[in-house]
Amino acid sequence: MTSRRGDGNIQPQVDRVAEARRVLGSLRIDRSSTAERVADALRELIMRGEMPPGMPLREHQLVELLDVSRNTIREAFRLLSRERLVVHHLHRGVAVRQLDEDDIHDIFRTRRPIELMAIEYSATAPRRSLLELLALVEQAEEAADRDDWEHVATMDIVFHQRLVELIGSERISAFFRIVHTELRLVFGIVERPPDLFARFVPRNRRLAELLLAGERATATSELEAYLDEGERLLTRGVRVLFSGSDAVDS
Amino acid sequence: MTSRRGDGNIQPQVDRVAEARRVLGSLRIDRSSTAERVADALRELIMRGEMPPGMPLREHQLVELLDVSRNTIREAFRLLSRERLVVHHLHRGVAVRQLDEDDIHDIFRTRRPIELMAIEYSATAPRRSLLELLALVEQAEEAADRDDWEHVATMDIVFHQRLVELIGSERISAFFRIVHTELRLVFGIVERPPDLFARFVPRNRRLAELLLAGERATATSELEAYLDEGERLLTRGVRVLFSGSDAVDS
DNA sequence: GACGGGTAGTTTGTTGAACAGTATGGTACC
DNA sequence: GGTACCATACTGTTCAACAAACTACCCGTC
Repeated sequence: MTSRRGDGNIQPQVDRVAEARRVLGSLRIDRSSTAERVADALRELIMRGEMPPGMPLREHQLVELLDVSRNTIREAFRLLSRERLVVHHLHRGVAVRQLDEDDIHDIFRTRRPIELMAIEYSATAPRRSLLELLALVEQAEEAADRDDWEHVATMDIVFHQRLVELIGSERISAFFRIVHTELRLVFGIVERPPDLFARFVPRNRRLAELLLAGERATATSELEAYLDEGERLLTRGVRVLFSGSDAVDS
Repeated sequence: MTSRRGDGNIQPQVDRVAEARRVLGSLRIDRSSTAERVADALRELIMRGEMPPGMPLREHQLVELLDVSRNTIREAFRLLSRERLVVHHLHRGVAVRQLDEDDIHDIFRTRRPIELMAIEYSATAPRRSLLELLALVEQAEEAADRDDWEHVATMDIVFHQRLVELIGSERISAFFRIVHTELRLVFGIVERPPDLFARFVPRNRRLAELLLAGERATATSELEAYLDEGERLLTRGVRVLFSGSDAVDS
């Protein structure tokens, strides 16, 4: 790390590396397999709600549609089922994941203990992380002002993802990314009033402020209220939806 | 659900169903794909430590060894990578997962908040579940008496799995099964004195007894001591191991 | 001797075709 | 109404082939 040349030429090696990093940093080469890109495309469709839950994904159909081989499609299916976006039944193929009331209950039963514990961990988190939470809330508020509920929903999820990341466990964070993806699936399905997510924004603001103030006991009850309300609203949302459709699971 | 025949022939339908269930209940038909069975076989080998961490799994080699097609092997690889037993690198294939010191640290950073929260949830858990924890400890003690350290390790993991299941979240339970599998991977690698797991047994006993007594504050500190000791011992175990080998990740 | 370049061999990624086995829906029959 | 049979659609699995990427090795150059 020390310069081995004359004074007129300080750290040429490091300079060149830094230069290269600066120039090449922007360009990003696609290093993904076809199966991954197929999975990306399908993920996009599923998350946007273009493919209704329960809809079977036929291999042959996708082969013609995407112009890739059957094996590649099947590999993409495996990737998606790892994220629980589709379910796989032997000899019956895969279908878009369909969450029922029990799933929502379990999702919140998952969020509750972990997010509550994240509040405890906020005690030792760097102040910068807590300020970032507040910044996310402000982004959500701006989005709400211009009626961009899609973005409000995204910010809500990112907020709680960041909250969980305060724990500092890479595994828990990755696990929560999947749980939050499932939650997004529900968002896409649910019959929702446009202000569904608007109700969460002020709660998140209060939560962020309480964490910054170090008032974790109050933050805990605020979070519990948030989760209770969220579960209630979403459960009601899917309940009006499940009138004549059947569930697919595993 | 009601009998539609005469009185001499009460609920013949139900009787026949019950009879059939009794007779057929014992026999279990193999409803798994070839890929799953291949994955099972490989999982067994990996968990038993037969395949050292970092060892590359060549498709062609396994095709000849197991007499299945390459595609099926690849499908099995996907299943295993979902459980994080192998890692997959594009164009480089898969290799047996190799955990380093950071992984162990992260595993315990994962266990700590969730298991601590499980203690809180033990307050509302049925007494039967807590008694089952105690029964598991007794099994471990018996195994320790006959120097069956393999089984002691298993019982330790099952104990903590059951503890986490007190939370009642199917997703958290499934997540922890994977984390515990990773932990087993470490067990298989680590240079361990035979009494490594023996030290955990009395701790687990105390833990179970404290939970039954409802003394959760004390149980919390007991669990923290257990986790601190576990992390310390395992970290030391892998540290003596990593002298000249290289890590594979992602 | 370190470095870069070419080259051959190995391994993976992907395709396409084929066949067997399983689910599904319908129709005829009792 | 229930059962058996049949045709169809789709999945699970195998096999052969080729392109692309990685690895290792040799070789000449500085």
